[in-house]
Amino acid sequence: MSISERKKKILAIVVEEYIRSAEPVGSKAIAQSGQLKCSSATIRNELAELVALGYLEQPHTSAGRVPTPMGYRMYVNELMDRQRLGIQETEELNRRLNQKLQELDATIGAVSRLASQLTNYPALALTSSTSVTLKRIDLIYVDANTFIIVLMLSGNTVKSKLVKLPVSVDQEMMQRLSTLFNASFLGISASEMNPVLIHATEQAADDSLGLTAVIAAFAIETLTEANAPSASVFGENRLLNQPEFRDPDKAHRLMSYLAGGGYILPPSDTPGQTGEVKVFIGPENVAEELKDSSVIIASYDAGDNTRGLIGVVGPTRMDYSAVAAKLSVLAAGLSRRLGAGEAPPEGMHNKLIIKEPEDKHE
Amino acid sequence: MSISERKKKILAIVVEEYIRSAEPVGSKAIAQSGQLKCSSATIRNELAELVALGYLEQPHTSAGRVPTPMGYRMYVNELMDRQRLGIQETEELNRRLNQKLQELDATIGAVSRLASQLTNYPALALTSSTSVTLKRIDLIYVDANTFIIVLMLSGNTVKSKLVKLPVSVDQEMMQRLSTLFNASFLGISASEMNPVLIHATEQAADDSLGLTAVIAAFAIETLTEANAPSASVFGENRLLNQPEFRDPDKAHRLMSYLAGGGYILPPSDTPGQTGEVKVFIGPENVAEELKDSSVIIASYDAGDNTRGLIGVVGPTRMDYSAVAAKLSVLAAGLSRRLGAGEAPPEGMHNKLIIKEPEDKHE
DNA sequence: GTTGGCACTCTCTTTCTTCGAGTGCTAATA
DNA sequence: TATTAGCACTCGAAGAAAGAGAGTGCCAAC
Repeated sequence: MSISERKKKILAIVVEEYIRSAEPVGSKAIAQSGQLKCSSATIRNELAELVALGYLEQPHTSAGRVPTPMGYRMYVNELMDRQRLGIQETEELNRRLNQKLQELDATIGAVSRLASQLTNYPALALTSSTSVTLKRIDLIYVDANTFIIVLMLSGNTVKSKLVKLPVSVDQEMMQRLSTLFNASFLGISASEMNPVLIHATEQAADDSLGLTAVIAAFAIETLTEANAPSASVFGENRLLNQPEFRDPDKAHRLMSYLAGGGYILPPSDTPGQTGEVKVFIGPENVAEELKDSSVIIASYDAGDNTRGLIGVVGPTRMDYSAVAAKLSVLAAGLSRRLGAGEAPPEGMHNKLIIKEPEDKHE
Repeated sequence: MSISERKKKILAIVVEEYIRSAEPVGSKAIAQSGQLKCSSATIRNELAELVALGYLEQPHTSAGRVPTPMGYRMYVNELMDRQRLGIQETEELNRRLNQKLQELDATIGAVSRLASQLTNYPALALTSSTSVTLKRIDLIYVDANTFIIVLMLSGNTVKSKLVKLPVSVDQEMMQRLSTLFNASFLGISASEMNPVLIHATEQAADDSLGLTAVIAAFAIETLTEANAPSASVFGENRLLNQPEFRDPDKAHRLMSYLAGGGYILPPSDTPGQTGEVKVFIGPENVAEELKDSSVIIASYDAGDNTRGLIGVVGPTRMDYSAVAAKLSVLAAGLSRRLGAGEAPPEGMHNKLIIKEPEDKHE
């Protein structure tokens, strides 16, 4: 069922005005906005119909109108003009991105912090569960009681750890272990590094000191950690800027939910390609705590077939357009730097595809 | 100037009752608490004097009394019974600590998170500015375009990074560089790794590819980062539990201050020995944003002459006794695991020394 | 020095009133 | 038929007034 152009126009004005002011929008204000050439009375009629259709609602009888989640959805899908950042802004953003990029872990933290700063909403960084494996193991002999384990993972990240032992080892033993590990432990998952394999390696290395176990434990732990979906959140406090979170209890609920880190995407909503931005409005979110908030998520290529997500949480009255644009650029920038190889074509970083979640019942 | 025992007793009751209830404490309530055998009228007289002395104040004429910062200070210094955690509780805490300990960086994050959980206040982890130097540099050759830099720092932490080059290098060159770096770059500070030294090394290594610069840059960056005092905060949202932060603006102010990460200790307040807990009450804090909050900080030995701090922030109406006890145990546990060597004597972990900040004017 | 008694003060809560924005409806108009 | 002007009505927000209650300070008695 489609609605008239004028209704769409009015809906867009209501949404934008409400996003700006956080106050219910009245017919008069719409008429005065000068974007329509009809009187407030006409607009009142239209508004009444938009309410009947479910796009708007009234907090109470004699208040202005406020968009419903369905209204926002319509706005996001069809009405809003996809903002593109100006060249200047894009460059500024990329510049800030450049400063931050060192190592994957630190990066995603830094980027979500950046996202939060830019949008003035709490931001979350998610890495979806992946299958990182070992690419290489090195053991560096420091002294008789000390060595360093260096693991290179398939994501091209490197993890290292210093190990101090109560017993002494010699370099030759380390050499042997290193060779064995590189032979047996590469390319397999953490769960495949089972006691049997470890024991076999131990035997083969003639290791009576338990080094094998130490190294394997570190490998398993590192892989498990790298594979686990992780979430980090920054800028929770920015929620308190929003009038809808002036109630400390409400704010607290959402903030602890976010701090808990268990953000779940609506089912079957695997993130799409880089630059694509998904918007989850209010009840579209699965988590109870998010039912009256919105989440905007962009996906980026973290290299090695891994995708990362970076998102922003806010009230349903969010500046979807601006946030989506910013996230899109951030994600593109991240992809370009972390991604597998093929640099996206120039200009791509500013493209913006907005998808709605798959299951949009409700 | 000393005050009578009874006044002290009353002050203690007021503080504790206020900590518990967050409401001004009246004379009647004190009398009824049964800890004193005199009437409310007598207590009223005493209260009036305590107000005159500056230990208590009245929000308004006909309200109960509330401790002033000076009152809290007196309480912390002399009145409160130093809580000791029960054996059971201590063990529980240590158990949780055990799970968390992997690597220094991750650890302090995890521990401050733990501190926040245990105390239900926001927690901060600080590493004071130290002078970490390089202890060792290794270069691992991966393939012609790729190598790994492994730095071992004086704190016995290890940092590594994968470097991809647009040009190819050979193993022999890496060997040469590695030797040179280990000869010239160990034990010096980041600022001493100046262009002159780098250039000299570059020359000596006959490096026309700029590898030297890359490695040096990573070394400098790593050291700078390791040396910089860093702060991380967890559980900001717990502030919203506290009635004194029901005002979202107030909460927001403090939370953004904390998120900013620039927590500064009162001047000359270098943290003391492990197990020692310092309490900064309201205006004793230097930061404007903390003038009506309290900070409790424990210091731990992070190994290699480095001290770390772990602290908790809350309203002045804080459960000093309980928080101090918990932090003390946490700090002791951390020291035991990270610290240089000499394990603290058994039982030490439960000892609690509370120091006031040096400059206590105001 | 301690106690009971009592008038007083001040905030918090509740209730009531007022104000105004915005609506829905009707009748007139293009 | 769509639009517009006009107007009575509704409902929340904000302010004022009144009442309740907790706690005090002080006085006189013990």
